[in-house]
Amino acid sequence: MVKRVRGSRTGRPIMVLLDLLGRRWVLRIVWELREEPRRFRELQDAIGASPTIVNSRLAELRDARLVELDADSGYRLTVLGKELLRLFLPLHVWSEKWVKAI
Amino acid sequence: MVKRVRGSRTGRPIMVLLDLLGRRWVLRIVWELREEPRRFRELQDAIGASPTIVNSRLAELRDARLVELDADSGYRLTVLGKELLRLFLPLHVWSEKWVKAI
DNA sequence: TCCATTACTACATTTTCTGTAGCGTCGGTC
DNA sequence: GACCGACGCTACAGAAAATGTAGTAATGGA
Repeated sequence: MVKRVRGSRTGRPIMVLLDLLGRRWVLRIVWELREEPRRFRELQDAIGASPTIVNSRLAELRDARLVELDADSGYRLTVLGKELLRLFLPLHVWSEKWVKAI
Repeated sequence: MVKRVRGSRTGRPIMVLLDLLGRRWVLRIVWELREEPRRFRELQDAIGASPTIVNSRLAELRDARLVELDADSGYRLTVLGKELLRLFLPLHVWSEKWVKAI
């Protein structure tokens, strides 16, 4: 299920993960889903990317079991996706400090 | 100093940060520098990217004050870079769990 | 002077992303 | 049962980014 992709030639979990998260829009999509589910177009408008790439990133995130589509509410984080997001939340605070330093 | 780039149209710190980290090879480079400094070519070989892109990503990371070049030892994380890395370390453990789930 | 090491650049080719238009399905409403 | 809007998603040409390979320029030691 884990695809042989891009930078992750070793197959080590951390590399596969960094490879996935390092793709354009992936972090941003996870971030946009942090509070509530979003519809495809809503998500697309929020991040400002083309539908083509939004769709392919969503497909990758669904493959990775981080995002799922609920027919009633839209795209949302899975349990795994929420765990990952929790690891990322400290970035929010840290980014404020970082911006002041640069 | 913060460039107007790609997805970060708002200029909100978290968006600027997610935009930077979401570029190909950036997370990987930070990860490769987690333990000790690395020479340009060493880094390039480790991640398997072209020198062109390694160089431009390093330039971005240096602009962002996350990485610096020490003539004696090579590229290394700055204090800010180490702080950021610390936020990322939990990913390592989590990625093992994640891979088992997919 | 020669050679190795270093960071880095040039550039043609390949891959990826964008922007825009539109498709197909489904659930109403008249 | 024909129309409409919302929905997820696809097609495709043009633009942008990354690759792969070769090479430049600076530095330091023999």
